[in-house]
Amino acid sequence: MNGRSPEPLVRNTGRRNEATILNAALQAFGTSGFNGASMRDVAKGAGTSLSNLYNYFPSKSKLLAAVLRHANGELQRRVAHAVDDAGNDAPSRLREAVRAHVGFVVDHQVATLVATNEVRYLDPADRTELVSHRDATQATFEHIVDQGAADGVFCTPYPGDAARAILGAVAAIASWYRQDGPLSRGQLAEQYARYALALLEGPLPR
Amino acid sequence: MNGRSPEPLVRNTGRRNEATILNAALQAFGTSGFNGASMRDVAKGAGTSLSNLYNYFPSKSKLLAAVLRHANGELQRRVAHAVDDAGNDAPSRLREAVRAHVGFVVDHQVATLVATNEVRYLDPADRTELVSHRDATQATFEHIVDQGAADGVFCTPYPGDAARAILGAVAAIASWYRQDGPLSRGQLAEQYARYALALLEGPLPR
DNA sequence: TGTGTACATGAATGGCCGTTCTCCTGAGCC
DNA sequence: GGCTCAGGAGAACGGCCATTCATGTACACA
Repeated sequence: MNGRSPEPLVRNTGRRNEATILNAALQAFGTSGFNGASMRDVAKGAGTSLSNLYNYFPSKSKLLAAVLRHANGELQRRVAHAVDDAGNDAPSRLREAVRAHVGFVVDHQVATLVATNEVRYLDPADRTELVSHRDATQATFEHIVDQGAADGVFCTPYPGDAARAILGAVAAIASWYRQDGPLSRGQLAEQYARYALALLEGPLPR
Repeated sequence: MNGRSPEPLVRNTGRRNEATILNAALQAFGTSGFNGASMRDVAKGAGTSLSNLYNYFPSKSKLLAAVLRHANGELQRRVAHAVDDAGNDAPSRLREAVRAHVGFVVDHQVATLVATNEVRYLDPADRTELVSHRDATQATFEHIVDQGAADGVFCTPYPGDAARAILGAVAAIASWYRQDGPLSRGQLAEQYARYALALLEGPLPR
């Protein structure tokens, strides 16, 4: 049951070909990097003409910004829902947040890689906006860590950087995970949830 | 005592300007990415002429390969020495390995970023070589984890991916650490060594 | 003194890139 | 029918890029 067809990141936007173009751009930027991929590549991938791209996005850089906004939004949505559905104690909340994050990384490996590697190519204004959105997601994790530290369930002497460490490990999954490898999506999420709790010196199941 | 002048990654190679060129290339690739940086940028950074670069390296791609070989070599050397100088038990060995790795990331942030983000732009042969070198460094960590698991000191039920998780967290430091921030190099290394031991569910000091 | 070799340079060359321009089509609406 | 407007296409333009070429200097060494 491992062979899910790779769900596109962007589904529907109201404009006829926008989603197709965004997904093609994601693929192109993921394969060759922002500077390595040309607008011609994106057009080819989207099955449209080079000039038509400019009917949707005013520049290559704004196209990247749009792709990253969709990726970030989807991640933020998944993590937020997971935390909302979890219990009130920090360990369960952290567990569900990590599981959701790992799920996103596995479902959208390319988007994760592009989001971490290509942000720097945005113009300053877009970069600032995107970084602040990313920081908001990170803050979700930091608040949970703070809560657990305050409650005394996370005993690490270094709670300040723990969220960053956890998120770094999770994001790195995107650079080695293979869908046809030995680990299922669920097993991987389970493992990393435990890694996170252990790193925080929190309560471990079993 | 935090303001160390950034030691260049490459020090001396026997050819007159090779080190200068390699360090300039590292800087250029780090700032703009492999495809975003031009050979003209590298030449300017090295204070030499565009065409002279080709007296040292046959192509831009081989130049990147040389940069990455130096970065990887330095990391591997530091980790190997640290492990050699450590005790024989897995926890001390892991602790020293992590401390050395964090030290490298802090001392050579740009090299770490380039090494993780730009490997994919090498031609296949160089990429294969570089990846196998990187895997060798990773294997050092994996062996320590295996040793600790066999000895019963690392109790994590998932020792198989733990090294990857730790290395992912450590590499991510390069994308947020600031020399003038609140954490010294040594404190950071200490923190991450503890994170690593905790993640493995190993013995914790104090 | 002559010869090879390492290092260095400025000027091409051919190609691709982002972007723009001009034009075309078809659907919705008066 | 006539108008608008979103969506679409091909051809061009100016610019930058990796690489090569022709040429020059200076030093080692026979």
